[in-house]
Amino acid sequence: MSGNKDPSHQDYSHGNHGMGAIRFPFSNSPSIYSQPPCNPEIDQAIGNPHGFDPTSYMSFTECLQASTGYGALSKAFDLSCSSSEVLAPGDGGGTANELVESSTGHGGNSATPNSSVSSSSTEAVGEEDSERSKKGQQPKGCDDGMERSKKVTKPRKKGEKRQREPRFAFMTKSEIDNLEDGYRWRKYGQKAVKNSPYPRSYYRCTSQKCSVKKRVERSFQDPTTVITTYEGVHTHPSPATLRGSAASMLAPSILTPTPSSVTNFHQDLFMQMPSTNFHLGDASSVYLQSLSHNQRLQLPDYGLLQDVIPPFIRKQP
DNA sequence: CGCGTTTGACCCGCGC
DNA sequence: GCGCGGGTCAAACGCG
Repeated sequence: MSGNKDPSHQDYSHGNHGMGAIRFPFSNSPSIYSQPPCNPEIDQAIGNPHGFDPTSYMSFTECLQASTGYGALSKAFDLSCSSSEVLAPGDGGGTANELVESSTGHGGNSATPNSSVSSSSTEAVGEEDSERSKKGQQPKGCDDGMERSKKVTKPRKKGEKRQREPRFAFMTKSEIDNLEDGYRWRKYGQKAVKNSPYPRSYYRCTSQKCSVKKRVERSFQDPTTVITTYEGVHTHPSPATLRGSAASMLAPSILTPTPSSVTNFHQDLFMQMPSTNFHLGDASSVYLQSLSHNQRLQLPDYGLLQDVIPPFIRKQP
């Protein structure tokens, strides 16, 4: 069941080179997060009822290549993720869970407010590493009888809660699920999503030492919207960068993700789309009214954000 | 042949 | 304790 490809869930696989112009700005469709407890506020915010300037969107490639860095990007967002505040929990409680995954653990992340880039993210990376070593190290073919049924018996440490990497998610208007971001991803799973006709795909960065994962799913409310959730921080430059693609333009920022470079990078990123309804979901999303009333930015809040978002864009609701 | 996807089973956390 | 749902594993398979 979960296996069947949805018509909408095309086989984009690794290539998707031809990912067309993905509209970053969210159009007027109700891009609701597909998870059960939807946060009405998020819906609202994403909704962009006023539409957007159709001329003002950049291709996702541009943007993502620009961002190469999910490493950098997420790094920045990690920080904000670690912030404990969540956008209006409201009654749903769960509030767009995916977008809102604080990952660092419920309530455990009081520390690390918005200060340094290194702190929370590096920590998280370490955890991920250990987690990986727990499972990943398995010699590929469990030498014994390869019965699928008994195979997946992994001694996972009990009592130790699975630590999740900081995540950040964003929604994009795209027909393609797997958005090109300069990194190579290997799909390792697909699951049907409850309450959604669209499956969720799980990808892992193919780089050996890199444990970044991403989940891609399509909003069932608005099938044109793809929700991508990144987990972790890339420990390596983007292959695209190495190939000297357009992404290389930002390579310096990515390769040396110092707080300042990240900041600069983000500034660039956002500055490039001053009139875009760029949206980034996150645990601590905050909605920013930007230049004009109908342009809305949803960005992770706190910490870096403050550095990232040019002051003139920032504006408290 | 290498790499990536597919896919069903398993593990784990959480809510009831 | 049980069931559900999310997340992961890895053999099988497909493709270049």
